[in-house]
Amino acid sequence: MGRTNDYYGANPRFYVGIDCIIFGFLKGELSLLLLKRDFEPAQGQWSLMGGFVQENESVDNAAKRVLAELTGLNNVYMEQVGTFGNVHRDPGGRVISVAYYALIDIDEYNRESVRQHNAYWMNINEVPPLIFDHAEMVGKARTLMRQKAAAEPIGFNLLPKFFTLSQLQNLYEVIYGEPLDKRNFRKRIAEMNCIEKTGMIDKTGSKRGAALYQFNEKAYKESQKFKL
Amino acid sequence: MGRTNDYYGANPRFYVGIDCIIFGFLKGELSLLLLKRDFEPAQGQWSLMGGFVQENESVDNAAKRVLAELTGLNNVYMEQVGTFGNVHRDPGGRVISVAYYALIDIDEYNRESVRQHNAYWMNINEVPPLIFDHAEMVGKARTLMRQKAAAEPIGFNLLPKFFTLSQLQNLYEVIYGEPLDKRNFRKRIAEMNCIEKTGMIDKTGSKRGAALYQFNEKAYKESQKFKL
DNA sequence: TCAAAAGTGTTAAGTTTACACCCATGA
DNA sequence: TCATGGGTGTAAACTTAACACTTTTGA
Repeated sequence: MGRTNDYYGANPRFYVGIDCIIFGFLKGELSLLLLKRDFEPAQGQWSLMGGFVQENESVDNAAKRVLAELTGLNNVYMEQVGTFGNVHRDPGGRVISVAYYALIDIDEYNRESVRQHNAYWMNINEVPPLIFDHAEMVGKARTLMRQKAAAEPIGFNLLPKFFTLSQLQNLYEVIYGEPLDKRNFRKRIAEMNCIEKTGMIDKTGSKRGAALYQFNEKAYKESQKFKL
Repeated sequence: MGRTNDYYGANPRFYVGIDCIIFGFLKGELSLLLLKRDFEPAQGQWSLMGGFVQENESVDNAAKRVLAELTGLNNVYMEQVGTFGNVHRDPGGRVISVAYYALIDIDEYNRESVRQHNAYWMNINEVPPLIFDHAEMVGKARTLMRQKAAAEPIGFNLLPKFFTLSQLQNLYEVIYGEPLDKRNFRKRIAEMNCIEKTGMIDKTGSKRGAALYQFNEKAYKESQKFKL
């Protein structure tokens, strides 16, 4: 089923871009997947992964497509950051761009695809200068992600399926940008009823071994029902 | 200075709409300014005030223009709510729409302009069915506004320049949707150093009369400096 | 004189933070 | 045997919530 009417012909139309702020948790640091552009415009400079909305897709689906194009991943946690629409934000033409952030499991993405796009993981505290208004997008994405992580358990999207509590704490420390108290952290985790011990032990991180946990989405949703 | 290049010619272009969720504080209730549409598409139905982004303006400025077109107001507090881009969200044609909410002082808007647009204030708890995805926009706007109001003093934008503490409390009660304790509320206000007594007395709301206060933006910004 | 809104502090409950030691194991 | 990360509870500090009466004045 195509377009049925067009009441709006007197108005101008615009390219609508997508820009992805792709978060990963790499070597104990929060990182972004950034492109060293080997194409125009702004060849040779750093940017976010981007693309354009197409006729037959929603803006949200365009964002998923653009993310999948770089990472090979589907079913990724994504949130809209906002729309950036200054007239001259992109010297290559008038583009209104919708930014999304994505949280991906660093173990899962397609390394070959990333290599082909000339993309690299950069520590979030050492991000190079970015083209256009991409630094502003990153800043806003980081703020939103932090707020969301404080309110809902979204951090798991950055971890492998099974993780230790130390890994989880380390992750939240880099998200908040400050150290957390181990006992207080574990107390809070225990109070949530969505993080369950698997019985498995991870021996790679310590001699003693640490219990592996997993996020139980169903239990989380159950527990939310009682919050009015 | 116009467009310099166009690297993006292979991509489709879209109408980019603006929709405004206009909050007002009317008769002690949080209200929305809604259009009873006397034009197509969806004539006869209720909708948000809308418009289209034009070539020579940023998306944010388009939102300001659309708001001013209905209310006659400039320099209004506005926040972007998000971008709504489902393929068939608008049966009148493919439109990607950016929603903004605005907080306006109910004493200040242009009544004649509102009348000409066939717009009416509706209690936020008695909003009629709205066209397209406008109800979703309203829901998201209300959530965002509540969150913002909890973090920053934005409520003043809904009040006249001078207001009593009872009016302010009433406002926050309708924003949060729950009653607040008078003494705790006033204690919190006193702790902020941005709400100052003017010396004037309002006698319209009570026999005894209530002190009129005003928001001091400068004092607010000063106090923010010390929050890291 | 009384109805109606304005104004004013204290205490209990709950939440958050600070803090230190033993355990298990591989090297 | 010892260095390394894993695992555990309690008390103080702080924040939030609950609560009731006096004041002023126009009708």
